[in-house]
Amino acid sequence: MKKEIHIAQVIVNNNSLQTDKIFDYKIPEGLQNTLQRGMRVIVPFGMGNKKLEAYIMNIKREEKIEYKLKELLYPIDDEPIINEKQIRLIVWLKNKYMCKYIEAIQCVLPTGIVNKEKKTICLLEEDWATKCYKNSKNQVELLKLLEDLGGKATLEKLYSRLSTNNINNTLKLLEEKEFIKIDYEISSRVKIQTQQYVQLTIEKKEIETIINTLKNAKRQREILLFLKEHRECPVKELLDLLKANRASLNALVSKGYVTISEREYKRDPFKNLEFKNFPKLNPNIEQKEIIDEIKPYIHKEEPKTFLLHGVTGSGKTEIYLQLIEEVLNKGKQGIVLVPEIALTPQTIERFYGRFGEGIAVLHSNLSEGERFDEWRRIVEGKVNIVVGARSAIFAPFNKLGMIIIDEEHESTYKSDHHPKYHAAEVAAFRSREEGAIVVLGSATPSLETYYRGEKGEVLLHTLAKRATASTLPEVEVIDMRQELDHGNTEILSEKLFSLIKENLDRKKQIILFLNRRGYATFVSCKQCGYVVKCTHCDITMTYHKNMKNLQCHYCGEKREEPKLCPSCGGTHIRYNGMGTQKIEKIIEGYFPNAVIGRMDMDSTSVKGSHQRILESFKNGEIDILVGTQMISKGLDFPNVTLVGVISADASLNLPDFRASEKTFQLVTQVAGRAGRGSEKGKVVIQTYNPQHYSILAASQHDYDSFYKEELPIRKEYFYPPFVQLININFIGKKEEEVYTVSKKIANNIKYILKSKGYNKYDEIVFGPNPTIIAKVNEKYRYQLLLKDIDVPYRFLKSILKYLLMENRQKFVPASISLSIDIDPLYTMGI
DNA sequence: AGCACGCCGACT
DNA sequence: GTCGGCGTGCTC
Repeated sequence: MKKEIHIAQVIVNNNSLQTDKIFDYKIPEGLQNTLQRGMRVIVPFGMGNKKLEAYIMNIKREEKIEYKLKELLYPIDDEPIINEKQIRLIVWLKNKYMCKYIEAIQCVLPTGIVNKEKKTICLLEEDWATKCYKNSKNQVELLKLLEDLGGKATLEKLYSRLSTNNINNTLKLLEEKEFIKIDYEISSRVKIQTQQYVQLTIEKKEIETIINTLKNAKRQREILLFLKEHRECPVKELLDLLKANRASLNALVSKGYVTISEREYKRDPFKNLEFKNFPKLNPNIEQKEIIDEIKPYIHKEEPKTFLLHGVTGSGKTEIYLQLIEEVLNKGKQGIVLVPEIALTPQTIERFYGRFGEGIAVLHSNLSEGERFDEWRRIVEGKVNIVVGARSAIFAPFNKLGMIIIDEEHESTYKSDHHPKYHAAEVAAFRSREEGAIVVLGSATPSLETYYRGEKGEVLLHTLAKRATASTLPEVEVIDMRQELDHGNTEILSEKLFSLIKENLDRKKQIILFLNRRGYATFVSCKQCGYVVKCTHCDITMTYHKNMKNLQCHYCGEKREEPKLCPSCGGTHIRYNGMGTQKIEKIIEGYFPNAVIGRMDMDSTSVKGSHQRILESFKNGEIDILVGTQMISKGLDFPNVTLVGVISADASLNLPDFRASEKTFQLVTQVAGRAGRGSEKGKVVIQTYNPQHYSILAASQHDYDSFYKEELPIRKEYFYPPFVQLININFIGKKEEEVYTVSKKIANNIKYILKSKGYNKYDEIVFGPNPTIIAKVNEKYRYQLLLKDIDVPYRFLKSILKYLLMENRQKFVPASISLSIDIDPLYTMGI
């Protein structure tokens, strides 16, 4: 038998497009029997033979090789950390989302497992001072520094102590003279997270007297008072919460009233949960029918997707639980995805309450160590159910039987960094590969999913009744145009104002909702409600204040700022741009005695502040809660009897094809927050578009009629589910360059399409246009939007692969970075 | 991404 | 001979 050469085909852990390919390494004789696919090894890479971590994707044997091959060095793992299914998943992710191998690998592995190399420099020549040229200033400086650092230092360390940013030449010269030696070391990135805590060192009784001594130190008094209540608190949270300065705290430390200690920071995901037993319920007829219909598919082990379409409270969770039970009985495993772990402790509580042990939780709030621990438990087979957010879809189960995606329509299931995967897409892939079923649940399914349901690709089940007795709230749509006619130019309609007053008087709680995120402003007429739209795109035009014009961000059409309403000739042109902060101020003015809380991205940036606001709302400390879409999800407060949607138009008029769908979902979800207790709730929706189908349908809790209105529009204007979209962002510091490069790419794509006989290239390629926030962090962004109109989707993608992946250096300068979004949820960043 | 290599201009 | 800057091209 001929002697064969064993070759490992690896992906190196180097986050660069140019190294994003398979590299072949010879396997040393001693390792030929131990190395397997999915193991990590250290390879010598590049001219300097820098040691890099690499992942074995494949092992092959060849009799001879006609190209140069290096030998890999040594393995990191003694068994594969990536299994065969995951390798297939990695390849699929790369092809589907056009990402790098390493990015796909990072999806499948918990963060922190990936090691990083370090370059260390050792001093060899102790007598360097006499042997060195007098005038080589840099060399002397470096050697001196190295000596000061004990003759050994990492490259990072050297740079941190030097002012220059390039010592490579100097190092090279010194290495040639054998004054120094350069080593590469791999260091594992295991770090214990610590957090600073403040603690009181004095008795509570003493506080009052001490406070009197702090006459001029308002913040210090506040801190002490806060600590009197809470005893201890993480430093960062305390300062953020009280808007206090570190100096105030330091003053207290130096006076000896408080101490600060460093503690290992490990968040216990179950800290605040009560694990009451959650007994199995008898399903009602509706639930039973659905369970009985899905169960056989669990046993058939064939890929199948189901959609449970039912309002909140219609008993979806019980169906999930009973299906999971069936999966467990069969010896299989299940993944349960929820849109945001922070908002859905109930879900976890229920799964724990029903199944007890054998549950893991995966989400981004876990510390690296914790995440790693949970991941290990799954790999070791100690866990049968994983509950988690988006990334939990990659749970390394071996006997996957079912994937549940609750609130399927939520945009949190779409990843916002590369690869920009959608959890439901990954679920579908795993379902096909591993013979698992997928169960999607939503009261307001995404249009795409419902469409697939109609076509039979997804098995659709509707839960019409509410499982509990509470009834859906009464919804009233207020026409803000009429308010104007009556002379009310305020932000609140008379109706909503009087209802707030009445509910406050009755000591009931109120939620006011305004979805204002992003910077999109639109232009409308106060008298007739007309909104300026692009003639080609059915998309609202965006007001650019600096240029004083209107632009369509889809096709780039520009228009003069209108002086008069193009529809009715009125003079009350409105530049819309109301946000939650402004609302808060206004409401404060109206109701000075009410306690108002605000919940949006700004007020919840601190960890835990989310819960804190909700907690005080729950305890009745807040009368009116003002918030963005954050308050639309899953909150259950029985004392809330009034929900006001300040302006349903904010999301309706966003320049995005999904604006109507988003509005429908939001209004429906928000409306569901009212009347969850014994008293029937009331919902008021303020709008300038009272006749708009998404608002009408939402006010009647009527998904079907929304769907029937929206679908033809998607068809007519070529949007999903009728076409597939690809969104490419070009990002760079010089606007001119970003534009010309993206323009060049657009022309290249069109040229290739044209040459292959696809003549709708002008409809396939949109742009380049500036993105809705055209400048972020001093960088300009332009986007290209592609639609697969009369062209095979695969071909369109192969063009992009050619231009932007395989030959990117030729077409895109290094100064411009790219972001490719396959099947973007939003094209305009809602 | 690193890193080397080549080329240039400047300073000593 | 030394030093720093910058563009280009390669990594099995």
